[in-house]
Amino acid sequence: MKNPCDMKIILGMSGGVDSSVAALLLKRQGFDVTGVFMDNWEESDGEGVCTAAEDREDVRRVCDKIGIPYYTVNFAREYRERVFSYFLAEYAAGRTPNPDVLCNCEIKFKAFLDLAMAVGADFMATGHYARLDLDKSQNRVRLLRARDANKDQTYFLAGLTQAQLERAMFPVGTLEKGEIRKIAGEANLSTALKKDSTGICFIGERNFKRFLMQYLPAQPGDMVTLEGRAVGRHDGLMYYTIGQRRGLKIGGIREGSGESWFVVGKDIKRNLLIVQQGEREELFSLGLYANKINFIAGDPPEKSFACTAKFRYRQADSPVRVTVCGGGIAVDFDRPERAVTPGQWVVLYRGEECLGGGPIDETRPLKKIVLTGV
RNA sequence: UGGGGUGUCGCCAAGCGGCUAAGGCCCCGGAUUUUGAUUCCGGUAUCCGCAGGUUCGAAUCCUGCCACCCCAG
Repeated sequence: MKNPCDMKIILGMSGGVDSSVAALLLKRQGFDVTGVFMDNWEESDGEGVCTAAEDREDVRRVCDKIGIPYYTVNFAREYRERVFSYFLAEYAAGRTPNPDVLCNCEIKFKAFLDLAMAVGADFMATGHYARLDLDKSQNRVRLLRARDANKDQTYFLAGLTQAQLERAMFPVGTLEKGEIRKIAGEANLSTALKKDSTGICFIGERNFKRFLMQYLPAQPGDMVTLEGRAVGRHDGLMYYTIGQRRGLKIGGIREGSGESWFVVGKDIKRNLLIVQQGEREELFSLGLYANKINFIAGDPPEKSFACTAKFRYRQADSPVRVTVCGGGIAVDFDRPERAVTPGQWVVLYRGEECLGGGPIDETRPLKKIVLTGV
């Protein structure tokens, strides 16, 4: 084992508190830390608030304060080619992709990791809320949930492999968000009180629909009920996701129940958005199929096993049974699940350990959607 | 231009002579959130198709007009 001061660590810094504190912690532990800001999106319109420049400035301030070198790298081309193109293709196919999972697989833990290794780093680090555990008996790394269950980000890391995790460090994974802010405050880091960022990583917080419209032209059509009654118009199927309520602009209708309307399906062929008043059986499913699954350990624990799963980020875990078939899995839910959506990831957990996951391809509905009268 | 019915917030919809005109949906604002989804808070008609009248007092009663719907022609 090398001395910490001989261990070179390249830390991905976003300009937020978490990676700022990660830098501070690594520095205090004596590592040879370098902060790197990733500039992965190039504004094509002047519309979105360009927070990237501010974020980079925050990285600079924090690194100066801590006394570590910092650099900026640009992976815009890689992001566009490996993440954004997939993102658009998925939307065009009527699915709801999760670009941030892919961003971790392709950019932060591939392009960035490769760069770190190329400059002679021993490890790369990020400000993700997650923990790693070396299982010596099996000689493998386990990905564990963050100590702060509320901020856990293992969902976004479920696509990573042993080769990637072996070289990763998550310095803030053992801390609570409150502690992070406290540490940042005590160290006088400029990001101590900075609001947590939301939105798609790199693309940031902006009018999502308008953003998508720049790349996928609107194709308006009808919103219909299961009985084929037209109750509104949609701007294009790609702007909606299963289970969505807001933005449908459907008020009360005669003989209606007075409940809210939800998206329950899409008829791509006829360009129809299928909606339903209230949350009924059609919104729930009993299972799903994911054709491409990544098991962090390299292999599934068994051919068939019980565990828990999330179908969207920040959902509570649901008990499920998994059956491996080929490179994919069939998942059976113990209880019907609401709005399980193709394109989103199913991520499996066993206790604290994240086993892996993959994009959802198909669901097994509680009640099949049959359009009549159209 | 015979008969009947209806007109209350963007949409449904309570109210049928007396507190500052329910409620739901949509919408807007905020909280939560590295997927603008979900969820959670908060906000939104001084005014009831229009104009008169009756009354201490009307969205609620009366008269006229206008609009829409249905039946009959």
